[in-house]
Amino acid sequence: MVRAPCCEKMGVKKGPWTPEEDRILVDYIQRYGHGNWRALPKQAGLLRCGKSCRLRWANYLRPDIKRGNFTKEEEEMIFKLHELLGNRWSAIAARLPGRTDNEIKNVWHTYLKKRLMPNQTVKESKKRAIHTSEPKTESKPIIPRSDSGLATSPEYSMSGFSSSVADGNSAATVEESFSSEEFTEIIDERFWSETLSMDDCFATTMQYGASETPSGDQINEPSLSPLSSNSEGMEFWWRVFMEAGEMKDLALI
DNA sequence: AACCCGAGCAACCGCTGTAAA
DNA sequence: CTTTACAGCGGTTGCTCGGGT
Repeated sequence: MVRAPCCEKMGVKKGPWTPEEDRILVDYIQRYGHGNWRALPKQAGLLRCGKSCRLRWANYLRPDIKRGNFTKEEEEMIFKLHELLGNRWSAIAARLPGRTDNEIKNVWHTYLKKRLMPNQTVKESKKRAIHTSEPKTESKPIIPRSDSGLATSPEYSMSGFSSSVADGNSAATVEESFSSEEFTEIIDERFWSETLSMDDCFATTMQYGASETPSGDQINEPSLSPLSSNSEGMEFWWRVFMEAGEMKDLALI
């Protein structure tokens, strides 16, 4: 009707990419860009579907991709971000320059996740000899996703959030300051918005000093409300995150 | 040397939100 | 407003390779 039929399965190659295919794809994108993924393989002379081309480019061929092992700092960053964001790999990847969501997802499932398991094997520990904190059980994301229906799910209610910040002494006061519905709305508007980038958080931290926290008193300041203006709201969340996951470590990286 | 098993990772699948006609 | 394709995301699969027996 409106557009041409979706990518025909007939005659489309699948499986691992050959160096020649990689070269063709890179050459084409460098020359013409990738405005239309669906049309790209045909125009470039590749027997692949556009989706496959996009994935190959995004996960492997992009020039800004950082290859090689993850550094300890990157791994700690993933731990912190996963604690905050859950399995939102693209959001996590956005905070790790040069790393793809697929790569982070793979690393998480094959290795990092196991570090959270208390009964990890000696073999695994030896294989990846990276000093880390105490093993802890896998936690649910602090931030519920509004677009997946989880926001209204009981397991992603405020109880999950408050338990995550229970390490600090401000958990009770934070929980009392707004309802779960408000929390969901606030998170949607303030956190998931593009304005709440890690850079913003870093900037706020630099402004107030990362060494100030943890301090529950400051979260209770009237001016530091999740409902306040954008920058103040971000500051609020930043402080909550600091309490929840010692995010100040991230600011120092 | 041969086999087995598990880790690592590239790639695919299916779903969802959005844009276009 | 409806229909359909596109783009992106997260989950999963399956192949490869290295270490252990």
